[in-house]
Amino acid sequence: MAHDTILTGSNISKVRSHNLRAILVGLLRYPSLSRAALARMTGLSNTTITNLVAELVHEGIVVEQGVEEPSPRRRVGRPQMLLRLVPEARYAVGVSIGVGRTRVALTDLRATIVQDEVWAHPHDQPARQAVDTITLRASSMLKRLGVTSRQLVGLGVGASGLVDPEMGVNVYAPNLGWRDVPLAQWMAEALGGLPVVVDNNVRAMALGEALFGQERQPTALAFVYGRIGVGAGLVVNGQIYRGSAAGAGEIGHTTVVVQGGERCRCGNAGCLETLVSEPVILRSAEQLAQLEPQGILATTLRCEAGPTIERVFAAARAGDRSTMAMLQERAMYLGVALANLVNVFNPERIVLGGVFAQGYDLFMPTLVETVSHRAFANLGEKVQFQTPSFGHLAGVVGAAALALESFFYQHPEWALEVTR
Amino acid sequence: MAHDTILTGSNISKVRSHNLRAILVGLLRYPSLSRAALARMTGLSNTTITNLVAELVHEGIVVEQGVEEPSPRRRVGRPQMLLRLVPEARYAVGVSIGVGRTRVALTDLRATIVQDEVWAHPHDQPARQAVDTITLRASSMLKRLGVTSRQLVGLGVGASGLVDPEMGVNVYAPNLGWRDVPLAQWMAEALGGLPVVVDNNVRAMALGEALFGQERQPTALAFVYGRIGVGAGLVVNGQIYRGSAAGAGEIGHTTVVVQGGERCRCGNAGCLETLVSEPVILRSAEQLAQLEPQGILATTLRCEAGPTIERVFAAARAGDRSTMAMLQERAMYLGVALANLVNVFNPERIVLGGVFAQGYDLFMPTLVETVSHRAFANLGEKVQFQTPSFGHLAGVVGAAALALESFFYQHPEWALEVTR
DNA sequence: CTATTTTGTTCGCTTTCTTGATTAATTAAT
DNA sequence: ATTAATTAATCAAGAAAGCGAACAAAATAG
Repeated sequence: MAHDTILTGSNISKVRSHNLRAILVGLLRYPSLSRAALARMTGLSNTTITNLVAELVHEGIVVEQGVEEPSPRRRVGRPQMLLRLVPEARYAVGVSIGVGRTRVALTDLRATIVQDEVWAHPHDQPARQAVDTITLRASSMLKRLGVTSRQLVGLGVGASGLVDPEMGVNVYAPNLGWRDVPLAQWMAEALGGLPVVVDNNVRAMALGEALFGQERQPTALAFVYGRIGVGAGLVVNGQIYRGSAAGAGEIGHTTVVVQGGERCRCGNAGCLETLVSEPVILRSAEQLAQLEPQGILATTLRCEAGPTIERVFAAARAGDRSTMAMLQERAMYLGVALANLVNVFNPERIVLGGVFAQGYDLFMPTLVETVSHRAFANLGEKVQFQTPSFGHLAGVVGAAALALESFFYQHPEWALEVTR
Repeated sequence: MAHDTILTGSNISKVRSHNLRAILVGLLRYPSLSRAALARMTGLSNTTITNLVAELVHEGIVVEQGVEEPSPRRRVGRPQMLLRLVPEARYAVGVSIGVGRTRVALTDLRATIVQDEVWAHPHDQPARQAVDTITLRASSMLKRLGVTSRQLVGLGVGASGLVDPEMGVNVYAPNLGWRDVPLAQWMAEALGGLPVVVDNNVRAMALGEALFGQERQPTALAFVYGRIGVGAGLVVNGQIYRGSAAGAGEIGHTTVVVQGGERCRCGNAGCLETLVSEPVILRSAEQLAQLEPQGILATTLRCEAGPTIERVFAAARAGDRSTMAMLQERAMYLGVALANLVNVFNPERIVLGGVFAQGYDLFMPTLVETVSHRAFANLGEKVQFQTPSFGHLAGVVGAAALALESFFYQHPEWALEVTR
């Protein structure tokens, strides 16, 4: 039965919270709206909108912005009093736990980062210690900024590996060396019972992009992230789609080469991960550099600074033919996998993060061509590609989005209700 | 904006319909429930349940079945009065428009078929004529059975090809030779304004299986249908998932052979359809039969009666090695595609319909092995395979399910409201 | 300066669910 | 056999929410 929304009864107070959320989401999507516009949008009466808005204004979440500018469109009648969401009325904390890095950020209601900090952590740091560092840094950041628990909607955690969001447990994270870490419980305890939402980091990124990205909200979005492995977070109608066993979006193990592919760490052969992840690209690049010790690639790898992967991309951009060809081949394989993703999931947009964002310009031509060619009919041409709206902050913003999502969309009893 | 459920305001009367639906869905899923059990399940008060049930009883949709049997579990207290859905209180019409066949059926509220009829239609029959035949036959069936429009919840149509459910239009059906046929409008006009829901036939089958199949309701289900082409219908939480451009589940065009595959009618090469559809299997079988004119396959094809594809399967069952090997190879390719489906969509169950159901026993061993081997981690082992609960009636039952779904789950103003 | 239009508010009404008391029907214990 | 305990279902009173109608506010059009 799980928590079947259809079997759960409704009542008047739920109607009220739903309507409050409708108003808030409307004000989240549009920069400003009048009460009349809200009434038209929601189908509620003017009376109801007046009453609910009064409460939101009282809470400081909404503010009257002043009267509408006179415009040629509006002809007669009393001008609208425009309402605006006050982003800094509440805050969310986002925590992104990556492979060697942890990042914590405070964001406002629009998921705009107020402050953030990053630090490296040792590769085999015990989970408990990592969590203690996080909670310590988070609470000192909150104290420093003078954010009280009353102003916080919650804390979201995006962690790599297999995560159980119901339990708030990081079930298995090989890259971190963790197993069954009760992240939500530990963090909530350390932070005085703050609501904590935990999910996989790529899924969090996908949610952040879908809800708070620059483009309009998509009906279906895939956030494809490549680094050590390759995975996708899927969002449908503003909600994370996890599949029946939290396995949705595991495209890193799409079989791209049916016969005689390279062995993958998952046990199979010919997986996408064996063809396009960061380590694999680096390995190929090294081989190419050895073949041409005086080539652009080899010299760039020797002389330039910065992350190795960036140097490989730089060499391709500088005109190294063999590197370019190697990357185009990778892009073709990624394209085959994404065409399959398109045929199954049919997203409106695909966001490419991680290495794919770093080498976006290099991958795109071949990728777009492969996808529009291999996907069914014109599905491949309809899908839009983009880089993450929040760049390398996609992780924390996504994590914060987990908390913001339950504030705006899910949670029936939120901060507002407490005060009444 | 489309029809964003979050932006739509709610009110008390919607609460009431929601609660009525919660009760109905509960009674749909369990053979019988007491008022007290319904109260616990929905979280509503006993009083509310009493009132709402009274209405449903008054409408004849629910009936008191008698007092609970004394059991060791129940110890003290007044025994529960068990309530039961009356399936024959309302009916739905399902229309399945296949390649050379149309089937119409009347079902009750549990999607059990009361009566059905099939007929063949000429391959290039004009759409208008086909629709006229359908509505004529449907209304004469209704008249014959004495079903009034008051007792009907609606009519569902499952049609092959690309369908726009919002508009009720069959946009493009190459197998039928149709383009932009306004099925919903034509049928509603001919049937006195009966609510008509139109969708793709495989999606309808998936819905029928998910809502009314023998197994418990899955969180995510894929119905894979193979005949001329191969496609999948996806259902998530009891709702059809269509993707952003109605392209979700087009697995027939999964690229299985990356380099040098056979050309597909979609323009690409190496698509799943070029490897496992009915025509392709028949073609391979003919080639095998020519190689061994005295083999089991060749003689079976010559002598036996029935559809050719069945004779191919019969030959394999009778021990024809080369046919068996050929089918196993097909199963392997299907397995690769389904493993990718599992990695992206992660369904709880995969239902195999069409040719895959006919040759289920022959495909399964290789298929299961390939999927559990190639899908990520243990995702492939977790997924359950099955044949359609409604066999060759999956099409009509699914079509009826389209109408029943809007009765049970969607439609805010349903037959009930009219009488109050 | 008046009519018109659109926005926003106040008041009384209707609808629905809930709480708490009450009745009903059974088992367990004295 | 009688009483207490327990669970199921109903009744009566009350609370909460949204709605429609009337009204006030603030602009334009003529």
